Amino acid sequence: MKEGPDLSRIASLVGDPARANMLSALMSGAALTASELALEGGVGLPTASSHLAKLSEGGLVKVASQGRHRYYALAGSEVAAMLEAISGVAASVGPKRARPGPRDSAMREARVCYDHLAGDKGVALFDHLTGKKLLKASGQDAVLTAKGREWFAEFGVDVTALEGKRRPLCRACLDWSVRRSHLAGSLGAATLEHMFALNWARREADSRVVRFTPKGRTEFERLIRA
Amino acid sequence: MKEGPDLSRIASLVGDPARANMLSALMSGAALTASELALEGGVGLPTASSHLAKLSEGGLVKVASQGRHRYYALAGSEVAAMLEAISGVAASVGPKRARPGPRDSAMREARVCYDHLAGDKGVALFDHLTGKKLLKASGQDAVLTAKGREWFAEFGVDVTALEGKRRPLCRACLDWSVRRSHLAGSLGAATLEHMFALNWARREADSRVVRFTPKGRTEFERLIRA
DNA sequence: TGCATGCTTCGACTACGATCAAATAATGAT
DNA sequence: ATCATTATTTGATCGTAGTCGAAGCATGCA
Repeated sequence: MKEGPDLSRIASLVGDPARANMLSALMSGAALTASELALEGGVGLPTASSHLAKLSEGGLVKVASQGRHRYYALAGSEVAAMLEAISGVAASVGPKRARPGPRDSAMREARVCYDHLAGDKGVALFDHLTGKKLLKASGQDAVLTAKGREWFAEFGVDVTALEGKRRPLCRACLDWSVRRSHLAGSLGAATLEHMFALNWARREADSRVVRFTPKGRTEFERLIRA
Repeated sequence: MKEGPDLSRIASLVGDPARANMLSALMSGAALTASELALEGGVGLPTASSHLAKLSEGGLVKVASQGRHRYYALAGSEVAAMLEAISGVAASVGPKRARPGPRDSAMREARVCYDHLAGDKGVALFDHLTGKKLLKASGQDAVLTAKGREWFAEFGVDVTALEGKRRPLCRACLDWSVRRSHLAGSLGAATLEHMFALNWARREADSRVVRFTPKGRTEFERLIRA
């Protein structure tokens, strides 16, 4: 006993409903204020503040003070990946959470995971990339092939610009709804951003749901069929 | 709020130190009795029993009654993967858990993860497989190439026999110490088993540590250099 | 049948953590 | 300056979950 890292310390942080809801909200990638998170968590401001202090102390979120606001965000994509992993188990062994509402099916189709695209659409893109040998994935790591660079250039994402950053270009992130991988990392983020810019899709207010426009839907299909 | 599966339900199960220790112990892949787990958890028998009931209720472990013993085991490799993911975060943001003892470095080199090989050695094997195009991995999924089948046949693992089972042949499992993937699934299990049979390594008592023999070490090196 | 072993259930105790109201601090707007 | 907004701190309350001793069930063995 007492081998390896301390699981319970981290898990118990996620184990409180209020904190779990806050973290879920932060999975959208956005940085939220303490009062917004209080709302998400369904608790009062003092309580939320106390929770956020714990999450921060525990290293799951990071905070940035801006004026009289304090913006909280997930500490990193690792934390996001862990939350997705837990979601996966929760979804598979869970008590079949009521009936899957329309919100739920929209979430399954396309949603934001931290800052990149998840859900069916995210997985479909990832599959296309690996299938066409544009991306070579091994576990959580992934590297872009020469053909892949061209593909993204044509799509309109400047890969070279992304490589300068500290953040890894490509990562594979496990999807809780589909149980397969989708593209994460700075490239994943840039791709989603570009889709927004192209007006292929937009974020639904106060939700992780990504709603595709009719045009976006056809264009996306073409993109991953080609 | 209240989108997606119920994170906190699962996380709070892992969030108790006694339960976390039990689950850690079960990461060795072995099925343990309630009394053994009570020991691992550092609690009395009644307490352990109550914890195990919760874990079972929550779907994280499964139980098999055999005579007057009740054997508990992880419910599946998904649960194991989740635990590794949490371990990863705990290790990276954790309070730098004292000094890494000798036990710890042995764990990092080679250990059992559920029923397959993890640690440096596990990752090295996985890297070799993907590098030589013996295995094509995309996220958590992985498929063996034709060349890969030959490779395993030569090594001494009967791949076709494994394919009959319900369990997926190849999976990629994220390693908490190295933060990269290693080979899971029935093939991963069979591979580790065969290494034990070849006397390349043996399990350390009451631990997840896998101790390589001198012969095993050289043979393993040759295997992944070739 | 009787006894030992392995585990679970019951009951009672305890402690920790979640919660909020009220007070305090920090910043922005007027 | 003064007030409004946003957030943290303090202090007190309350529930719940973890804990174990003792009793209750099973199963296996003699």
